[in-house]
Amino acid sequence: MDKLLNLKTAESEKVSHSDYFRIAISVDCVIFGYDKKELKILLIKSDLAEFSDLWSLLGDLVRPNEDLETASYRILKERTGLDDVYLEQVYTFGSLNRHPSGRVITVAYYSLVDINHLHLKLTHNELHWHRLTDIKNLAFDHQLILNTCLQRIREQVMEKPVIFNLLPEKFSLRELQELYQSILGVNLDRRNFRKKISLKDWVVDLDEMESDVPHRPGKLYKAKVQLRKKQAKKRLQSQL
Amino acid sequence: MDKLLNLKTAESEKVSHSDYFRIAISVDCVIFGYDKKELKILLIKSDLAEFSDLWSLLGDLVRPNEDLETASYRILKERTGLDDVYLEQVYTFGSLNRHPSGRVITVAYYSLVDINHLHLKLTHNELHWHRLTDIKNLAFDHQLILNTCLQRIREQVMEKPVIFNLLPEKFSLRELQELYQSILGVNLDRRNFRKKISLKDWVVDLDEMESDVPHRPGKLYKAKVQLRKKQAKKRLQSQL
DNA sequence: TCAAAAGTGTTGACTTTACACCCATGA
DNA sequence: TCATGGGTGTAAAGTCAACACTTTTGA
Repeated sequence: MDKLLNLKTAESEKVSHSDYFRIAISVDCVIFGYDKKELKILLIKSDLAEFSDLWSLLGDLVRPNEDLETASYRILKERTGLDDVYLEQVYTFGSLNRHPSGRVITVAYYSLVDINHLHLKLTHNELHWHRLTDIKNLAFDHQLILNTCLQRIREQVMEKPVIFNLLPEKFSLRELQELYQSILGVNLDRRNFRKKISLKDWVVDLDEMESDVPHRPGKLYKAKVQLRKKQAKKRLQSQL
Repeated sequence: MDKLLNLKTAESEKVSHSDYFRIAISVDCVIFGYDKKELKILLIKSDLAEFSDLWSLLGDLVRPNEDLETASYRILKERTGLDDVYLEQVYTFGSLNRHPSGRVITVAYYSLVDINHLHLKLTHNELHWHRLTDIKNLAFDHQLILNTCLQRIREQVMEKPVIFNLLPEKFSLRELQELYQSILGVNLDRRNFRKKISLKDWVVDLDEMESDVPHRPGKLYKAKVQLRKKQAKKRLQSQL
């Protein structure tokens, strides 16, 4: 932002650089959910003729008076009705021809939601959960964005207690382990998994039992801390 | 990018959303160097009256016909004369009031350069290397950007062989260890450090010795692989 | 001969992995 | 009574941290 050599005021900058205000900026959200033992992604039918019949991530242009996180939360709220979700910026994609309408740079966020706790009143317009394994050939560069976010989650899921955002409030260790397995794509040893989780001190024993399972019920737990909207903001600011 | 419900062409999109092309986008580069056993950052005197006498990162608006990486390389080339450096995107900052000239969203990159290999013909305009420990009160939100990039480097420096971009082609293990120490801010045990480096298989023994040191000379090494411009691009694309 | 750093292995602590049996429940 | 998963511990392997002495060179 500091290319010119003579000293200028902010006001003169605004005028002299008006040429550059020809790039649009959007956010795209990779919204992860978990249901029927599978990781799911929320996708919408592309509304661009160029990509008709292709699915795409949920996104929108950033409005001049909202910041990037606000835009992401707005999209999540509009689409899922949720406004207290975990959201994290991952990467910004700015290739020249990534969008057929013109120059659009997009900031990718991933989001983790409890798929059964939200009521998509919105199944009428073409918004659906897709199994990760079924997804291919998304619109725009959304496959690349999805892969980048997936990789980020895999890196973070053992480091930070974010995974609980995908589960209902009460869950068994089996459910938690199955979720880890579907994110990481590996099988985990049950005893070692439980040992590791209890060392991390992320969950609280609720002294309740599963019901409606066709086998011996397991104990129910809840997350000790939930990383959500407000906490995520605090984390970033504390780097100052 | 998919908010409207009726099907549109790319062309109609471009027109109907023209309101949104009022946000400018920039890149800011946190350029790290290493000299005299200290980590250094390349800063320039801010050219905005609002921030007169404050230092800022090197950055510029992204041009409509260049992608984000191209813009970052352009800045590096203009300022340092180097065009084969390591560069990595870190985070995008978009707060409403981060820039006094108006709405500017900036994509932060960090870069690692060999401070002694480049000839800053440019010391005339106010461009200088600053010791990390001396930096305070930068222009804009550049302190936050710097801290975010520093944290990213600290996470990556034991994971990927990027650190060699800060050193001359030939270096001793003592120099490498001192560099790690100044990045991580800790002291490392010499024997354990050498063990770890040799396990990582990142360096090649050159069968040469240091000269001009006032003590027993050590062996010289070079990096086995250099992560640079082309490799960095390949890495990202391979995620598809 | 002194100062400064090079070079080099071992031990104990800790972490990670592999692995098997009995138990509680619902069908 | 059977099928399904719940719940639990130990031993071996691997990784990490702490630590000291002899050697080489230049001043």
